[in-house]
Amino acid sequence: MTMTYPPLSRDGAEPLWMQLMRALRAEIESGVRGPDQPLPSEAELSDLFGVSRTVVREALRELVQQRLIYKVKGKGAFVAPRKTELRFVGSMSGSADDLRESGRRVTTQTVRQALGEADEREAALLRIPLGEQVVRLRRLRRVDGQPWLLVDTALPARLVPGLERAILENQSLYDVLRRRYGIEPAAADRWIEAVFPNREDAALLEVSTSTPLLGIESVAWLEDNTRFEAYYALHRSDQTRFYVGIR
Amino acid sequence: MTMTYPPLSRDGAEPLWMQLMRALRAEIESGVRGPDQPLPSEAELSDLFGVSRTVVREALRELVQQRLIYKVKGKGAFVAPRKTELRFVGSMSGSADDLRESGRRVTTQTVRQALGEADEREAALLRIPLGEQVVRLRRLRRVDGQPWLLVDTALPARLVPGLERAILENQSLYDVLRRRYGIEPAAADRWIEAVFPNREDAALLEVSTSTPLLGIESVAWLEDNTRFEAYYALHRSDQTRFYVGIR
DNA sequence: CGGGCCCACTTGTAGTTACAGGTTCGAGTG
DNA sequence: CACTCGAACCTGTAACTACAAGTGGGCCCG
Repeated sequence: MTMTYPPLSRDGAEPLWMQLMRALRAEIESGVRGPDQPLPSEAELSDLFGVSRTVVREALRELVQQRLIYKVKGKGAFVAPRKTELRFVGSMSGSADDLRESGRRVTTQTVRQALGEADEREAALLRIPLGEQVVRLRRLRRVDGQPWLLVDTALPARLVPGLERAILENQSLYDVLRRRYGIEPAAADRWIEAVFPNREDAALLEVSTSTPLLGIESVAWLEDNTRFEAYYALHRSDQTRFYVGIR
Repeated sequence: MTMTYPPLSRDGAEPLWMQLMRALRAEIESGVRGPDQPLPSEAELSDLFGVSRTVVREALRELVQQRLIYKVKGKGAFVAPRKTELRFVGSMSGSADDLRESGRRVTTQTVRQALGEADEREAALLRIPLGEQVVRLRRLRRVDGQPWLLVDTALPARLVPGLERAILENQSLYDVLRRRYGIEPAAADRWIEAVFPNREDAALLEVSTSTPLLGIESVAWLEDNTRFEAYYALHRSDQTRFYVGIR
Protein backbone atom coordinates (compact mmCIF):
# COMPACT_ATOMS: atom_id res chain seq x y z
CA MET A 1 0.00 0.00 0.00
CA THR A 2 2.21 2.80 -1.21
CA MET A 3 0.17 5.94 -0.92
CA THR A 4 1.20 9.07 -2.67
CA TYR A 5 1.03 11.92 -0.25
CA PRO A 6 0.89 15.56 -1.25
CA PRO A 7 4.15 17.22 -0.27
CA LEU A 8 4.08 19.40 2.81
CA SER A 9 4.47 23.13 2.34
CA ARG A 10 7.31 24.79 4.14
CA ASP A 11 6.24 28.37 3.65
CA GLY A 12 5.42 28.66 7.32
CA ALA A 13 1.78 29.48 6.67
CA GLU A 14 0.75 26.33 8.45
CA PRO A 15 2.83 24.22 10.81
CA LEU A 16 4.20 21.04 9.34
CA TRP A 17 2.60 18.91 12.04
CA MET A 18 -0.81 20.31 11.21
CA GLN A 19 -0.45 19.58 7.53
CA LEU A 20 0.72 16.08 8.33
CA MET A 21 -2.15 15.63 10.77
CA ARG A 22 -4.60 16.65 8.08
CA ALA A 23 -3.07 14.32 5.53
CA LEU A 24 -3.24 11.38 7.91
CA ARG A 25 -6.72 12.25 9.05
CA ALA A 26 -7.98 12.46 5.49
CA GLU A 27 -6.48 9.06 4.82
CA ILE A 28 -8.04 7.52 7.91
CA GLU A 29 -11.45 9.01 7.26
CA SER A 30 -11.33 7.78 3.68
CA GLY A 31 -11.37 4.32 5.16
CA VAL A 32 -8.27 3.07 3.35
CA ARG A 33 -7.11 1.63 6.62
CA GLY A 34 -9.59 -0.47 8.51
CA PRO A 35 -10.17 -0.29 12.24
CA ASP A 36 -7.22 -1.41 14.37
CA GLN A 37 -4.97 -1.37 11.33
CA PRO A 38 -1.51 0.00 12.06
CA LEU A 39 -0.25 3.28 10.69
CA PRO A 40 3.31 3.47 9.45
CA SER A 41 5.76 3.78 12.31
CA GLU A 42 6.97 7.18 13.37
CA ALA A 43 10.30 6.55 11.72
CA GLU A 44 8.62 5.57 8.47
CA LEU A 45 6.34 8.60 8.47
CA SER A 46 9.39 10.68 9.20
CA ASP A 47 11.06 9.38 6.05
CA LEU A 48 7.90 9.40 3.94
CA PHE A 49 7.18 13.06 4.54
CA GLY A 50 10.73 14.24 5.00
CA VAL A 51 10.17 15.72 8.44
CA SER A 52 11.60 15.06 11.86
CA ARG A 53 10.12 12.65 14.32
CA THR A 54 9.16 15.70 16.38
CA VAL A 55 6.70 16.74 13.71
CA VAL A 56 5.37 13.22 13.29
CA ARG A 57 4.78 12.81 17.01
CA GLU A 58 3.03 16.17 17.22
CA ALA A 59 0.67 15.16 14.43
CA LEU A 60 -0.04 11.76 15.97
CA ARG A 61 -0.63 13.32 19.35
CA GLU A 62 -3.32 15.47 17.82
CA LEU A 63 -4.97 12.48 16.18
CA VAL A 64 -4.92 10.59 19.46
CA GLN A 65 -6.66 13.49 21.10
CA GLN A 66 -9.26 13.49 18.36
CA ARG A 67 -9.68 9.80 19.07
CA LEU A 68 -9.02 8.89 15.48
CA ILE A 69 -6.07 6.70 16.41
CA TYR A 70 -4.66 5.10 19.51
CA LYS A 71 -1.06 4.25 20.30
CA VAL A 72 0.43 1.26 22.06
CA LYS A 73 3.93 1.53 23.40
CA GLY A 74 6.29 -0.82 21.69
CA LYS A 75 3.79 -1.69 18.98
CA GLY A 76 2.66 1.35 17.05
CA ALA A 77 -0.28 3.57 16.22
CA PHE A 78 -3.60 2.13 15.07
CA VAL A 79 -6.80 3.40 13.56
CA ALA A 80 -9.40 3.72 16.29
CA PRO A 81 -12.44 1.52 15.81
CA ARG A 82 -15.97 2.93 15.85
CA LYS A 83 -15.41 6.15 14.03
CA THR A 84 -18.39 7.59 15.81
CA GLU A 85 -17.12 7.06 19.30
CA LEU A 86 -19.63 6.18 21.89
CA ARG A 87 -20.84 9.45 23.20
CA PHE A 88 -23.67 11.00 25.02
CA VAL A 89 -26.35 11.62 22.48
CA GLY A 90 -28.42 13.77 24.69
CA SER A 91 -31.37 15.71 23.73
CA MET A 92 -29.58 18.57 22.04
CA SER A 93 -32.80 20.40 22.51
CA GLY A 94 -33.87 21.94 25.76
CA SER A 95 -35.85 18.77 26.33
CA ALA A 96 -39.12 20.38 25.33
CA ASP A 97 -39.40 18.41 22.13
CA ASP A 98 -38.75 15.07 23.77
CA LEU A 99 -41.31 15.63 26.45
CA ARG A 100 -43.94 16.83 24.04
CA GLU A 101 -43.71 13.57 22.19
CA SER A 102 -44.46 11.66 25.34
CA GLY A 103 -47.99 13.02 25.30
CA ARG A 104 -47.62 15.25 28.30
CA ARG A 105 -48.81 18.82 28.42
CA VAL A 106 -45.69 20.94 28.39
CA THR A 107 -46.08 24.66 29.04
CA THR A 108 -43.32 27.23 29.14
CA GLN A 109 -43.67 30.49 30.99
CA THR A 110 -41.22 33.31 30.40
CA VAL A 111 -40.44 34.88 33.74
CA ARG A 112 -37.99 37.45 32.43
CA GLN A 113 -36.78 38.47 29.00
CA ALA A 114 -34.38 41.35 28.57
CA LEU A 115 -31.26 42.75 26.99
CA GLY A 116 -28.20 43.09 29.20
CA GLU A 117 -24.45 43.15 29.28
CA ALA A 118 -22.52 39.90 29.61
CA ASP A 119 -21.16 39.25 33.08
CA GLU A 120 -17.97 37.34 33.70
CA ARG A 121 -19.49 33.88 33.65
CA GLU A 122 -21.49 34.52 30.49
CA ALA A 123 -18.55 36.11 28.71
CA ALA A 124 -16.35 33.14 29.54
CA LEU A 125 -18.89 30.53 28.50
CA LEU A 126 -19.91 32.31 25.30
CA ARG A 127 -16.38 33.48 24.55
CA ILE A 128 -17.40 37.08 24.04
CA PRO A 129 -15.95 40.25 25.58
CA LEU A 130 -17.13 41.28 29.03
CA GLY A 131 -20.04 43.70 28.73
CA GLU A 132 -21.11 42.70 25.22
CA GLN A 133 -24.85 42.66 24.76
CA VAL A 134 -26.69 39.45 25.55
CA VAL A 135 -30.32 38.45 25.55
CA ARG A 136 -31.29 36.96 28.89
CA LEU A 137 -34.22 34.63 29.36
CA ARG A 138 -35.59 33.15 32.54
CA ARG A 139 -38.12 30.49 31.77
CA LEU A 140 -40.14 28.10 33.87
CA ARG A 141 -41.24 24.89 32.26
CA ARG A 142 -44.15 22.89 33.60
CA VAL A 143 -45.19 19.37 32.73
CA ASP A 144 -48.82 18.56 33.31
CA GLY A 145 -49.07 21.71 35.36
CA GLN A 146 -46.24 20.91 37.73
CA PRO A 147 -43.07 23.02 37.77
CA TRP A 148 -40.27 21.04 36.22
CA LEU A 149 -37.38 23.13 35.10
CA LEU A 150 -36.17 26.68 35.66
CA VAL A 151 -33.74 27.90 33.04
CA ASP A 152 -31.63 31.02 32.85
CA THR A 153 -30.38 31.41 29.31
CA ALA A 154 -27.97 33.92 27.81
CA LEU A 155 -27.43 34.36 24.07
CA PRO A 156 -25.19 36.87 22.31
CA ALA A 157 -27.53 39.61 21.08
CA ARG A 158 -25.55 39.92 17.87
CA LEU A 159 -26.61 36.41 16.84
CA VAL A 160 -30.27 36.74 17.77
CA PRO A 161 -31.39 40.36 17.15
CA GLY A 162 -34.90 40.99 18.36
CA LEU A 163 -35.11 37.86 20.48
CA GLU A 164 -35.67 40.04 23.53
CA ARG A 165 -39.06 40.93 22.04
CA ALA A 166 -40.01 37.55 20.54
CA ILE A 167 -42.94 35.64 21.95
CA LEU A 168 -41.58 32.46 23.45
CA GLU A 169 -44.55 31.27 25.47
CA ASN A 170 -45.10 27.57 24.94
CA GLN A 171 -42.49 27.41 22.24
CA SER A 172 -39.29 25.48 22.05
CA LEU A 173 -36.43 27.96 22.10
CA TYR A 174 -34.49 25.74 19.77
CA ASP A 175 -37.34 25.84 17.29
CA VAL A 176 -37.29 29.62 17.35
CA LEU A 177 -33.53 29.72 16.95
CA ARG A 178 -33.69 27.38 14.01
CA ARG A 179 -36.60 28.97 12.17
CA ARG A 180 -35.98 32.61 12.84
CA TYR A 181 -32.19 32.77 12.97
CA GLY A 182 -31.16 29.67 11.09
CA ILE A 183 -29.20 28.48 14.09
CA GLU A 184 -28.31 24.81 13.87
CA PRO A 185 -26.73 23.49 17.05
CA ALA A 186 -23.71 21.33 16.41
CA ALA A 187 -22.53 20.35 19.86
CA ALA A 188 -22.68 21.19 23.52
CA ASP A 189 -20.89 20.75 26.81
CA ARG A 190 -22.88 20.19 29.95
CA TRP A 191 -22.01 19.95 33.60
CA ILE A 192 -24.38 18.43 36.09
CA GLU A 193 -24.31 18.92 39.85
CA ALA A 194 -26.59 18.43 42.81
CA VAL A 195 -27.50 21.69 44.54
CA PHE A 196 -30.00 23.41 46.77
CA PRO A 197 -32.12 26.22 45.30
CA ASN A 198 -32.12 29.74 46.69
CA ARG A 199 -35.36 31.13 48.06
CA GLU A 200 -36.56 32.74 44.83
CA ASP A 201 -35.89 29.70 42.66
CA ALA A 202 -37.42 27.38 45.21
CA ALA A 203 -40.61 29.44 45.20
CA LEU A 204 -40.89 29.29 41.42
CA LEU A 205 -40.33 25.55 41.40
CA GLU A 206 -42.67 25.13 44.35
CA VAL A 207 -40.21 23.19 46.46
CA SER A 208 -38.48 23.88 49.76
CA THR A 209 -34.96 25.29 49.87
CA SER A 210 -33.76 21.96 51.28
CA THR A 211 -34.88 19.92 48.28
CA PRO A 212 -31.91 18.67 46.28
CA LEU A 213 -32.13 19.69 42.65
CA LEU A 214 -30.09 19.00 39.55
CA GLY A 215 -28.13 22.01 38.40
CA ILE A 216 -27.20 21.80 34.74
CA GLU A 217 -24.82 24.23 33.13
CA SER A 218 -24.65 24.10 29.37
CA VAL A 219 -22.96 25.87 26.52
CA ALA A 220 -23.86 25.06 22.92
CA TRP A 221 -22.18 26.02 19.68
CA LEU A 222 -22.48 25.93 15.93
CA GLU A 223 -20.49 23.98 13.40
CA ASP A 224 -17.99 26.86 13.19
CA ASN A 225 -17.49 26.80 16.98
CA THR A 226 -19.45 29.98 17.59
CA ARG A 227 -21.00 29.76 21.05
CA PHE A 228 -24.63 30.76 20.71
CA GLU A 229 -26.22 29.76 24.01
CA ALA A 230 -25.28 29.33 27.63
CA TYR A 231 -27.73 28.34 30.29
CA TYR A 232 -28.04 27.19 33.85
CA ALA A 233 -31.04 25.00 34.51
CA LEU A 234 -32.51 23.86 37.81
CA HIS A 235 -34.27 20.57 37.37
CA ARG A 236 -36.63 19.00 39.86
CA SER A 237 -35.68 15.41 40.12
CA ASP A 238 -38.12 14.28 42.74
CA GLN A 239 -40.73 13.41 40.16
CA THR A 240 -38.63 12.33 37.22
CA ARG A 241 -35.05 11.95 36.32
CA PHE A 242 -32.73 13.49 33.81
CA TYR A 243 -32.14 11.08 30.98
CA VAL A 244 -28.93 10.55 29.05
CA GLY A 245 -28.62 8.07 26.24
CA ILE A 246 -25.30 6.87 24.93
CA ARG A 247 -25.00 5.35 21.52
CA MET B 1 6.49 34.51 45.72
CA THR B 2 9.33 32.09 46.05
CA MET B 3 7.75 28.72 46.43
CA THR B 4 9.75 25.78 47.59
CA TYR B 5 9.02 22.86 45.36
CA PRO B 6 9.68 19.27 46.24
CA PRO B 7 12.52 17.99 44.09
CA LEU B 8 11.58 15.75 41.20
CA SER B 9 12.55 12.12 41.39
CA ARG B 10 14.73 10.79 38.64
CA ASP B 11 14.34 7.10 39.39
CA GLY B 12 12.26 6.64 36.27
CA ALA B 13 9.24 5.40 38.18
CA GLU B 14 7.25 8.37 36.96
CA PRO B 15 8.06 10.68 34.07
CA LEU B 16 9.48 14.03 35.03
CA TRP B 17 6.79 15.88 33.15
CA MET B 18 4.06 14.11 35.13
CA GLN B 19 5.67 14.93 38.45
CA LEU B 20 6.05 18.54 37.38
CA MET B 21 2.45 18.61 36.17
CA ARG B 22 1.27 17.35 39.54
CA ALA B 23 3.36 19.89 41.43
CA LEU B 24 2.00 22.76 39.34
CA ARG B 25 -1.54 21.47 39.56
CA ALA B 26 -1.36 21.17 43.33
CA GLU B 27 -0.14 24.74 43.49
CA ILE B 28 -2.90 26.00 41.23
CA GLU B 29 -5.61 24.11 43.07
CA SER B 30 -4.34 25.40 46.39
CA GLY B 31 -5.31 28.81 45.11
CA VAL B 32 -2.04 30.60 45.73
CA ARG B 33 -2.27 31.96 42.22
CA GLY B 34 -5.50 33.71 41.43
CA PRO B 35 -7.39 33.33 38.15
CA ASP B 36 -5.59 34.75 35.13
CA GLN B 37 -2.38 35.09 37.12
CA PRO B 38 0.70 34.16 35.13
CA LEU B 39 2.75 31.07 35.84
CA PRO B 40 6.53 31.34 35.70
CA SER B 41 7.78 31.26 32.12
CA GLU B 42 8.92 28.00 30.61
CA ALA B 43 12.53 29.06 30.96
CA GLU B 44 12.05 29.93 34.63
CA LEU B 45 10.31 26.64 35.40
CA SER B 46 13.11 24.92 33.56
CA ASP B 47 15.66 26.50 35.92
CA LEU B 48 13.50 26.15 39.03
CA PHE B 49 13.07 22.41 38.65
CA GLY B 50 16.31 21.66 36.89
CA VAL B 51 14.69 20.04 33.87
CA SER B 52 14.71 20.76 30.18
CA ARG B 53 12.16 22.93 28.46
CA THR B 54 10.89 19.74 26.82
CA VAL B 55 9.70 18.48 30.19
CA VAL B 56 8.20 21.83 31.13
CA ARG B 57 6.27 22.08 27.89
CA GLU B 58 4.97 18.54 28.25
CA ALA B 59 3.69 19.32 31.75
CA LEU B 60 2.06 22.58 30.66
CA ARG B 61 0.47 20.88 27.68
CA GLU B 62 -1.21 18.45 30.04
CA LEU B 63 -2.48 21.25 32.25
CA VAL B 64 -3.87 23.05 29.22
CA GLN B 65 -5.71 19.92 28.25
CA GLN B 66 -7.13 19.65 31.73
CA ARG B 67 -8.23 23.26 31.36
CA LEU B 68 -6.41 24.32 34.47
CA ILE B 69 -4.29 26.82 32.58
CA TYR B 70 -4.30 28.53 29.22
CA LYS B 71 -1.39 29.81 27.19
CA VAL B 72 -1.05 32.90 25.07
CA LYS B 73 1.72 33.00 22.52
CA GLY B 74 4.25 35.67 23.28
CA LYS B 75 2.86 36.30 26.75
CA GLY B 76 2.87 33.21 28.90
CA ALA B 77 0.73 30.66 30.70
CA PHE B 78 -2.08 31.71 33.02
CA VAL B 79 -4.31 30.10 35.60
CA ALA B 80 -7.68 29.39 34.01
CA PRO B 81 -10.63 31.13 35.59
CA ARG B 82 -13.64 29.10 36.73
CA LYS B 83 -13.47 27.20 39.94
CA THR B 84 -11.69 23.96 40.47
CA GLU B 85 -13.69 22.47 37.69
CA LEU B 86 -12.17 19.07 37.64
CA ARG B 87 -12.86 17.43 34.42
CA PHE B 88 -14.96 14.36 34.44
CA VAL B 89 -15.40 13.16 30.91
CA GLY B 90 -18.35 10.90 30.43
CA SER B 91 -17.90 8.29 27.83
CA MET B 92 -19.06 4.74 27.92
CA SER B 93 -16.66 3.61 30.55
CA GLY B 94 -17.32 3.74 34.23
CA SER B 95 -15.21 6.86 34.29
CA ALA B 96 -12.15 5.16 35.71
CA ASP B 97 -10.28 5.18 32.43
CA ASP B 98 -10.99 8.81 31.74
CA LEU B 99 -9.90 9.92 35.15
CA ARG B 100 -6.77 7.84 35.05
CA GLU B 101 -5.71 9.63 31.91
CA SER B 102 -5.83 12.93 33.67
CA GLY B 103 -2.94 11.83 35.84
CA ARG B 104 -4.85 11.61 39.08
CA ARG B 105 -4.49 8.75 41.51
CA VAL B 106 -7.62 6.70 41.09
CA THR B 107 -8.14 3.85 43.51
CA THR B 108 -11.07 1.49 43.59
CA GLN B 109 -12.01 -0.42 46.69
CA THR B 110 -14.41 -3.33 46.47
CA VAL B 111 -16.71 -3.11 49.46
CA ARG B 112 -18.79 -6.13 48.55
CA GLN B 113 -18.61 -8.78 45.88
CA ALA B 114 -21.02 -11.70 45.85
CA LEU B 115 -23.39 -13.89 43.92
CA GLY B 116 -27.10 -13.35 44.47
CA GLU B 117 -30.50 -13.60 42.91
CA ALA B 118 -31.87 -10.75 40.85
CA ASP B 119 -34.40 -8.60 42.63
CA GLU B 120 -37.22 -6.87 40.85
CA ARG B 121 -35.30 -3.78 39.86
CA GLU B 122 -32.31 -5.71 38.59
CA ALA B 123 -34.48 -8.17 36.70
CA ALA B 124 -36.34 -5.34 35.00
CA LEU B 125 -33.22 -3.39 34.08
CA LEU B 126 -31.26 -6.41 32.88
CA ARG B 127 -34.30 -8.06 31.31
CA ILE B 128 -33.74 -11.37 33.02
CA PRO B 129 -36.14 -13.48 35.07
CA LEU B 130 -36.64 -12.63 38.70
CA GLY B 131 -34.33 -14.70 40.85
CA GLU B 132 -31.76 -15.43 38.13
CA GLN B 133 -28.22 -15.37 39.39
CA VAL B 134 -26.40 -12.04 39.31
CA VAL B 135 -22.97 -10.91 40.41
CA ARG B 136 -23.27 -7.92 42.71
CA LEU B 137 -20.46 -5.46 43.26
CA ARG B 138 -20.30 -2.54 45.62
CA ARG B 139 -17.31 -0.41 44.87
CA LEU B 140 -15.96 2.83 46.26
CA ARG B 141 -13.82 4.92 43.97
CA ARG B 142 -11.45 7.53 45.29
CA VAL B 143 -9.61 10.23 43.38
CA ASP B 144 -6.44 11.50 45.00
CA GLY B 145 -7.59 9.81 48.18
CA GLN B 146 -10.95 11.49 48.39
CA PRO B 147 -14.14 9.42 48.09
CA TRP B 148 -15.74 10.15 44.76
CA LEU B 149 -18.18 7.57 43.66
CA LEU B 150 -20.03 4.68 45.25
CA VAL B 151 -21.33 2.16 42.75
CA ASP B 152 -23.64 -0.80 43.14
CA THR B 153 -23.37 -2.95 40.06
CA ALA B 154 -25.31 -6.02 39.04
CA LEU B 155 -24.32 -8.27 36.13
CA PRO B 156 -26.00 -11.47 34.95
CA ALA B 157 -23.84 -14.29 36.31
CA ARG B 158 -24.35 -16.25 33.11
CA LEU B 159 -22.44 -13.62 31.13
CA VAL B 160 -19.58 -13.21 33.58
CA PRO B 161 -18.90 -16.58 35.25
CA GLY B 162 -16.34 -16.28 38.00
CA LEU B 163 -16.52 -12.52 38.27
CA GLU B 164 -17.59 -12.90 41.87
CA ARG B 165 -14.10 -14.16 42.60
CA ALA B 166 -12.10 -11.89 40.31
CA ILE B 167 -9.75 -9.34 41.79
CA LEU B 168 -11.11 -5.95 40.89
CA GLU B 169 -9.10 -3.71 43.18
CA ASN B 170 -7.81 -0.70 41.29
CA GLN B 171 -9.01 -2.08 38.00
CA SER B 172 -11.44 -0.71 35.54
CA LEU B 173 -14.45 -3.03 35.48
CA TYR B 174 -14.89 -2.36 31.80
CA ASP B 175 -11.31 -3.48 31.18
CA VAL B 176 -11.98 -6.76 32.96
CA LEU B 177 -15.22 -7.29 31.07
CA ARG B 178 -13.49 -6.67 27.80
CA ARG B 179 -10.40 -8.76 28.37
CA ARG B 180 -11.83 -11.63 30.32
CA TYR B 181 -15.29 -11.95 28.85
CA GLY B 182 -14.97 -10.23 25.51
CA ILE B 183 -17.77 -7.88 26.41
CA GLU B 184 -17.92 -4.83 24.15
CA PRO B 185 -20.41 -2.25 25.31
CA ALA B 186 -22.53 -0.88 22.50
CA ALA B 187 -24.83 1.59 24.22
CA ALA B 188 -26.31 2.64 27.51
CA ASP B 189 -29.17 4.52 29.10
CA ARG B 190 -28.58 6.66 32.12
CA TRP B 191 -30.86 8.56 34.43
CA ILE B 192 -29.56 11.25 36.72
CA GLU B 193 -31.21 12.59 39.83
CA ALA B 194 -30.31 14.61 42.90
CA VAL B 195 -30.67 12.67 46.14
CA PHE B 196 -29.58 12.46 49.74
CA PRO B 197 -27.51 9.46 50.78
CA ASN B 198 -28.61 7.07 53.50
CA ARG B 199 -26.48 6.76 56.58
CA GLU B 200 -24.34 3.89 55.33
CA ASP B 201 -23.61 5.45 51.96
CA ALA B 202 -22.89 8.82 53.51
CA ALA B 203 -20.33 7.25 55.81
CA LEU B 204 -18.55 5.56 52.94
CA LEU B 205 -18.47 8.77 50.93
CA GLU B 206 -17.47 10.77 54.01
CA VAL B 207 -20.28 13.30 53.69
CA SER B 208 -23.27 14.14 55.87
CA THR B 209 -26.68 12.71 55.10
CA SER B 210 -27.85 16.20 54.15
CA THR B 211 -25.31 16.63 51.34
CA PRO B 212 -27.02 16.53 47.96
CA LEU B 213 -25.46 13.92 45.68
CA LEU B 214 -25.92 12.89 42.10
CA GLY B 215 -27.61 9.54 41.74
CA ILE B 216 -26.96 7.87 38.41
CA GLU B 217 -28.79 4.79 37.28
CA SER B 218 -27.40 3.08 34.24
CA VAL B 219 -28.01 0.03 32.15
CA ALA B 220 -25.63 -0.94 29.36
CA TRP B 221 -25.98 -3.47 26.59
CA LEU B 222 -24.16 -5.22 23.79
CA GLU B 223 -24.59 -4.92 20.07
CA ASP B 224 -27.21 -7.68 20.17
CA ASN B 225 -29.20 -5.82 22.84
CA THR B 226 -28.19 -8.16 25.64
CA ARG B 227 -28.18 -6.17 28.88
CA PHE B 228 -24.92 -6.96 30.64
CA GLU B 229 -24.68 -4.37 33.40
CA ALA B 230 -26.94 -2.30 35.59
CA TYR B 231 -25.66 0.04 38.26
CA TYR B 232 -26.67 2.79 40.59
CA ALA B 233 -23.91 5.23 41.37
CA LEU B 234 -23.76 7.93 44.02
CA HIS B 235 -21.49 10.75 42.93
CA ARG B 236 -20.17 13.51 45.12
CA SER B 237 -20.70 16.72 43.27
CA ASP B 238 -19.46 19.16 45.85
CA GLN B 239 -15.93 19.05 44.52
CA THR B 240 -16.52 18.53 40.84
CA ARG B 241 -19.31 18.25 38.38
CA PHE B 242 -20.50 15.52 36.12
CA TYR B 243 -19.53 16.36 32.59
CA VAL B 244 -21.48 15.49 29.49
CA GLY B 245 -20.21 16.29 26.05
CA ILE B 246 -22.68 16.12 23.19
CA ARG B 247 -21.27 15.87 19.70
C1' DC C 1 5.59 65.62 24.77
C1' DG C 2 4.25 62.07 21.46
C1' DG C 3 5.17 58.49 18.33
C1' DG C 4 7.71 54.96 16.42
C1' DC C 5 11.11 51.62 16.58
C1' DC C 6 14.07 48.30 18.74
C1' DC C 7 15.10 44.89 22.04
C1' DA C 8 14.21 41.63 25.51
C1' DC C 9 11.20 38.14 26.71
C1' DT C 10 7.64 34.99 25.73
C1' DT C 11 5.63 30.74 23.43
C1' DG C 12 5.54 27.88 18.94
C1' DT C 13 7.81 25.05 15.61
C1' DA C 14 11.43 22.05 14.01
C1' DG C 15 15.40 19.58 14.08
C1' DT C 16 18.88 16.40 16.43
C1' DT C 17 20.59 12.86 19.63
C1' DA C 18 20.27 9.36 23.19
C1' DC C 19 18.43 5.94 25.81
C1' DA C 20 14.59 3.41 28.37
C1' DG C 21 11.25 0.01 28.10
C1' DG C 22 7.70 -2.78 25.69
C1' DT C 23 6.78 -6.15 21.63
C1' DT C 24 7.80 -9.51 18.16
C1' DC C 25 10.05 -13.03 16.09
C1' DG C 26 13.53 -16.06 14.87
C1' DA C 27 17.93 -18.45 15.85
C1' DG C 28 20.13 -21.34 18.84
C1' DT C 29 20.09 -24.52 22.74
C1' DG C 30 18.56 -27.99 25.94
C1' DC D 1 10.23 -30.20 19.93
C1' DA D 2 9.73 -26.63 23.35
C1' DC D 3 11.96 -22.94 25.44
C1' DT D 4 14.90 -19.11 26.06
C1' DC D 5 17.24 -15.30 24.84
C1' DG D 6 18.65 -11.72 22.10
C1' DA D 7 18.25 -8.70 18.04
C1' DA D 8 15.36 -5.62 15.75
C1' DC D 9 11.77 -2.61 15.94
C1' DC D 10 8.40 0.14 18.21
C1' DT D 11 6.91 4.25 21.22
C1' DG D 12 8.06 7.15 25.44
C1' DT D 13 11.03 10.29 27.76
C1' DA D 14 14.57 13.73 27.97
C1' DA D 15 18.13 16.56 26.65
C1' DC D 16 19.95 20.14 23.55
C1' DT D 17 19.88 23.76 19.75
C1' DA D 18 17.92 27.10 16.58
C1' DC D 19 14.88 30.17 14.86
C1' DA D 20 10.06 32.16 14.03
C1' DA D 21 6.56 34.99 15.72
C1' DG D 22 3.81 37.60 19.16
C1' DT D 23 4.03 41.07 23.24
C1' DG D 24 5.36 44.93 25.78
C1' DG D 25 8.34 48.35 27.67
C1' DG D 26 11.67 51.70 27.17
C1' DC D 27 14.60 54.57 24.62
C1' DC D 28 15.46 57.78 21.09
C1' DC D 29 14.14 61.14 17.87
C1' DG D 30 11.35 64.59 15.81
